[in-house]
Order: sequence, then structure tokens, then C-alpha cells
Amino acid sequence: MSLISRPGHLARRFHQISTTLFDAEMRRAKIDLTSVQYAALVAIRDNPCLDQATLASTIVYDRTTIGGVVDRLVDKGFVTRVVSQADRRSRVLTVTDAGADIIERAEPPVIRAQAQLLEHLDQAEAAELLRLLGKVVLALGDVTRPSR
Amino acid sequence: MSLISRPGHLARRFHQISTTLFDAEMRRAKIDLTSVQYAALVAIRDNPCLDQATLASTIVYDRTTIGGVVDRLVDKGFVTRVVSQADRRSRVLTVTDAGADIIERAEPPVIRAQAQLLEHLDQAEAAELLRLLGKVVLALGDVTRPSR
DNA sequence: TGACAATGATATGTGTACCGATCATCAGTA
DNA sequence: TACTGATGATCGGTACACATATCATTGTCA
Repeated sequence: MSLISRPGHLARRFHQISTTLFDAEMRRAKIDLTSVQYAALVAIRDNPCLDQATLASTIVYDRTTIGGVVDRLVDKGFVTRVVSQADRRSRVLTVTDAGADIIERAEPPVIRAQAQLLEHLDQAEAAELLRLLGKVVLALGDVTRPSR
Repeated sequence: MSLISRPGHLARRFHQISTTLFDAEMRRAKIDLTSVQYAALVAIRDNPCLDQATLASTIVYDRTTIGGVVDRLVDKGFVTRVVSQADRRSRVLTVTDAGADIIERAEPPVIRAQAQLLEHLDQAEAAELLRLLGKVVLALGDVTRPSR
């Protein structure tokens, strides 16, 4: 089988294309967010009083990685991180007003990037692709999360 | 739309699962290769006298990244890199005997990892998933390659 | 209540990804 | 033949990914 048609290569290219489109749209909108930062920000907004471990588990990021991602969101003023009163080991994450604003502003570019990713498929094909990806991710999700 | 069902997240998770399965199989087989290194190695074997720029273009890696990947393949003794006589700017890459051996040894684990990635889909679904991914990658391949 | 396993977070190290800039070399041209 | 643009490779910097190890805190249980 040609390298180009191998599942692993297709997975890599599909993801690469997805993030490239995301970055291009964000740049056009003059928003300083990576796709990883955006996903983390949305997850924090939607789950008040999240700690980092739960955040990592929710969006399936590596625990070590999430620390740096949150660092950068804090630096940009989109998130606050305070030591929990209930459990002094954990840090409680909260989206700031600026963070909520950025999420709103980012929504149209995000939608455009998603549309571009799928624009060469018809409606049925796009739905089927997402369904099949979802099926694989759901089936293998627990076996293959980062080893923590 | 839930974060979990967004195309970008699915792309990220699918790729993440693919590389996790690859790494697990390689570890089981006691082979010290990443999926990136494996793809580069196969491409070098299949295209004699490849230079790094053409290699990067072939498998669509960033040019800067490929330097480090080749470094590690050279360190492991799987690839030689010599300055081209015809064009002293470029380095000609060649797979060593040890490199060819490793590719052979890696083939069964690679096949197993691929099978695991798709094992929760039936035959038709798996084929359709690969077809749709291929269609997207082909359509967007030129627009979204790293900017070099 | 004191040892202790479990848990949240961080530190360290390697590898991948990619941007901008730089340098050497090449090829074409005035 | 000196100028100039293109090209192969590298350097510096930032960000993500993940393994292993370490540290602080917690709740439990003998």
C-alpha cells in the first residue's frame, strides 16, 4: 500500500489541514489563539470551577501539556487560575470577561475553518465522515488516552 | 455544537489515537521508531537519492522538522546523509542495510496498528472513511501545506 | 495518629510542527 | 562576469504531545 493512502498518513494530513485552516482563519481575524487553546477555553467556560486534571480528561489532552496551555491563556488574560480552597492541590480555572469576548469573536472564523475543511464533500459525505470518525474515537477513546 | 463532535476535535483525536496505537505496537515489538520516522524512512527507501526538501514535500512535513527527523534516523544508523556532488546545497539521503531491516521488522506491527484503528468499523465503513479522508486531503493538499 | 496510597500539579527530556530569518550555493541574465 | 532571484539547509523561537519522575496535599485505614 502506498504511504499516501495509509490510514496513519491520512489521519496526520487531515489533522494537519484542519489546524492549518484554523490558524489561517484566526490570523485573518487577528485573533491570537491556537486550536488547542480555543478548545481549552471553551471547555473552561462550559464547566465552571474546572481543575486542570479534569480539563485534561475532558478534552483528552496530556496532563503535562495542559499546564503550558493554561499558562498561555492566563498570560493573555483569558483565564484565571487560583488555588482551590477545598483542595489546595488543585487549581480552579475560570474564564475572564476578555476570555468570553474572545470566544465570541472566534466563533465565526472557527465555523469558516470547519466549512473549508469539509467543503469538497457533499452534505451526506461530510455527515458520514464525521459519523465514522466519531465512531472510531468513541470506540477507542478509553483505550488510547494519554497514560495517566 | 458540542466540542466533542466538532470536526477539528475529531481530527485531533483520530490522529492522536492513530499514533498512540502505532507507538504501542512499536514498543511491543521493541522497535525504536516513531510514526514520523517510519514514514520518512519508507519514503527514503522508495525514492533513491532523495534530498531533504523533496522528502519534506513528498510526505508533506515541514522543512525545518525534517532536519531533526533525519538527524535521529542518522543517529540510529538507518539513514546516511551526504552532500550531493551535483548540488552542494543539498544532502542526499539513503537507507542503510540496518534501515531496510527495520522497515521489514516494522511492517507487521504497522499493519496491526492500522487494523486496530479501524477494527470497530465494518469493511464498507472502513473503506468509506479512508475514501473520504483521501478526498479531503487531495482537495486541500496544495492549499494547506506548510509554507515553504 | 501515623504510615500510606491516591491524586493534582509540576519538572525534565525527547520528539513533532511550523514561522521567520539567515546562509550557502546555484542558475539565469544583463 | 558581477548582479539577482531562486533554492537547500539550518538557526532561533514558540507551541503541542507525551513519558517518567518528583513534590505537595489529601483522605483512608490500620
